[in-house]
Amino acid sequence: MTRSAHSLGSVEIDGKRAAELRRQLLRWYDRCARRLPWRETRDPYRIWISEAMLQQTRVETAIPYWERFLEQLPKVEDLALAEERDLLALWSGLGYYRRVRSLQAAARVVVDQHAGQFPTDKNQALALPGVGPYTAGAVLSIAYDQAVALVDGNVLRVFARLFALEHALDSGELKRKSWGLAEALLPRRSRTRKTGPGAWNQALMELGATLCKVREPDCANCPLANFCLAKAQGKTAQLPLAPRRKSATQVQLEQLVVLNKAGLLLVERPAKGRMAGLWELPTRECSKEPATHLYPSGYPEIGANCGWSAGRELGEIRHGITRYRIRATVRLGRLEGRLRPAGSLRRVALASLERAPLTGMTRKALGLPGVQEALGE
DNA sequence: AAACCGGGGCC
DNA sequence: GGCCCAGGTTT
Repeated sequence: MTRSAHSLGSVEIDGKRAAELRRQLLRWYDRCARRLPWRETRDPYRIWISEAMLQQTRVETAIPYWERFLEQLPKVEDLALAEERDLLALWSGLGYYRRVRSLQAAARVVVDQHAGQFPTDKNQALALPGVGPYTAGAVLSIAYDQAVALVDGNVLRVFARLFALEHALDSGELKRKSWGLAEALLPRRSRTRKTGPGAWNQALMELGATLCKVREPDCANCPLANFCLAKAQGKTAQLPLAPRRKSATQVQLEQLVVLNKAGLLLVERPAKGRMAGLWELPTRECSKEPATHLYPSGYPEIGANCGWSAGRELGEIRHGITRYRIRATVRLGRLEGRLRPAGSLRRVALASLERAPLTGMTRKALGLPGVQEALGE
């Protein structure tokens, strides 16, 4: 090993070669970076919101949510003071709803303890709810151009190929080596923002998102092709190794559309567990073997108050959540007797549905032509 | 280390 | 059908 080489686990980088690699990637990024809405600002708050939304979420999915969220809550103080129901409604359909609750809890810390400014200290950032190593690195490097490394799914894939790391994507080994590499390659004394830590971190992710993709990497246009060990060894298609996953469970559901003059009947989910606190159509599971614990086999919220019957079918939806593959039949529901909204039952005026914290599945069901027709009557 | 937490897009 | 996405928290 030469004196200028760093050793990271089993990976070694020659200093001069690292500098050239850095230069190539930064030059490419300056030329080819996508124009994304959160790249038009340096406001740490706006960048932080984008990073929270982008956790396990595609860029294209996040964009309209980001626009709407910041339109309604332009300052961190607005987020700190918002009603939880409005927050969940803004997040409705994005998934991983804990993110938005953490976001508000963290916003309150930022307002109360950091004078309304996202911390510039890494450990203080990491202490915020919902801010882990990735998000801390992203906000500090992108908003403040601080030399803080970051690793996301894109970076894991880029490093696995660039250094021919033969580990599964979800393995601790790949993560550990990638964090070491991210630290080692991070530019620390740059003269301009274009070559600083913020640009570098985004360039790494951008490469993974646009060229070094999961399938069919575009090596012909890759600025790092000459440095890539996987390419040299003809392994780009195999790396990173694919993790083993459990197969999906089939679930059959029935959802009821129960209308009266006051509006549509919805059920608020429990405060803990999946989709906690979100509202949805009354739902029961009618799979052959209902062992999923996703939904009860009846409508306990309604049944506790009065009888019910399922009427004509309004449509059918397919929906996936984590490892469940769901088919849901949406039917018109009739109540036998008077139902007074109590407990978790909610009556929502049709005009207010857009502002309700609906689950993605209920949002999908309400969009069915048959349901829209029923709502219009 | 593994499980949990949504939803969608792509092959 | 399965895999992955600008991850974090809990067990």
